[in-house]
Amino acid sequence: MKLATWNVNSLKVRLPHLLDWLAANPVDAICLQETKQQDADFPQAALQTAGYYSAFSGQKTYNGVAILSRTPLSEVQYGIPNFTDEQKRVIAATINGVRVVCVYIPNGQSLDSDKYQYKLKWLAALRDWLALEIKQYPNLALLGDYNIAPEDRDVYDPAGWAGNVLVSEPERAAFQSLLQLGLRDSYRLFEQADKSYSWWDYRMMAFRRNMGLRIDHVLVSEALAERCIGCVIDKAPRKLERPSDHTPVVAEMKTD
DNA sequence: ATGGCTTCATAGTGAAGA
Repeated sequence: MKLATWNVNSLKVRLPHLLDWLAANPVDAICLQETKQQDADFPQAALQTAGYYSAFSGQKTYNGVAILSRTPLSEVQYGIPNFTDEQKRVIAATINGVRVVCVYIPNGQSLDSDKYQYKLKWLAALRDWLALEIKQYPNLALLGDYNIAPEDRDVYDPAGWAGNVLVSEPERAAFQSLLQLGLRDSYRLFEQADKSYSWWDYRMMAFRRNMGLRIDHVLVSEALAERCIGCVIDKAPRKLERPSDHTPVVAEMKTD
């Protein structure tokens, strides 16, 4: 079973890239972030034609998440239960016995911003909910754009980024608190090349110079980690014309 | 160097992303 995540930065603009990528990489399910589309505009028919069922939670202009799956999705959950949030950042569904949780974690903007406080509160609510969810669903995967680079090796210039949003100590502590639930960073279960990133700024030719961050992650529960046989970042779509600034991350699980 | 790029929005002195 292959599970993927991709912040597409506008599904409307990126739909051709997504369809091409799914044709070349027929994953079992993919989590999308920053669809930036109201539900009425979601390209359900085109994705169905490509072989994918979909569940989605969108809004105008900002945010928006979706899960696509080759098999039907059940027990679809929108948002974090008991956490009021206007912003569409969470959708979860059960796929072949695996609880798939798709998140677009807030960016935070800067450490002195209200958005940073919102990010930390949001992460605490996510952790509290997942603590319950993991008990109910031992096979759980948390995929998405975390907007957190967990360690300095996930940052192209750790000294330059020190103290900045995406790498600050409270954000990294929140990431660790997710691991403390029993989740594992599937990417780090395997040998990986140095300087591996999942996002590069559009400016300053950052991709060509590999000035990136690893902020898109696939975390897996212990039961899934035992079945996990690989995790890769696919840089190919970042090289296309008019790319998303993020690239897909794909984890593969052995089916017993 | 607070810009550099891209998106959606509106026609701004843009806003937000990361």
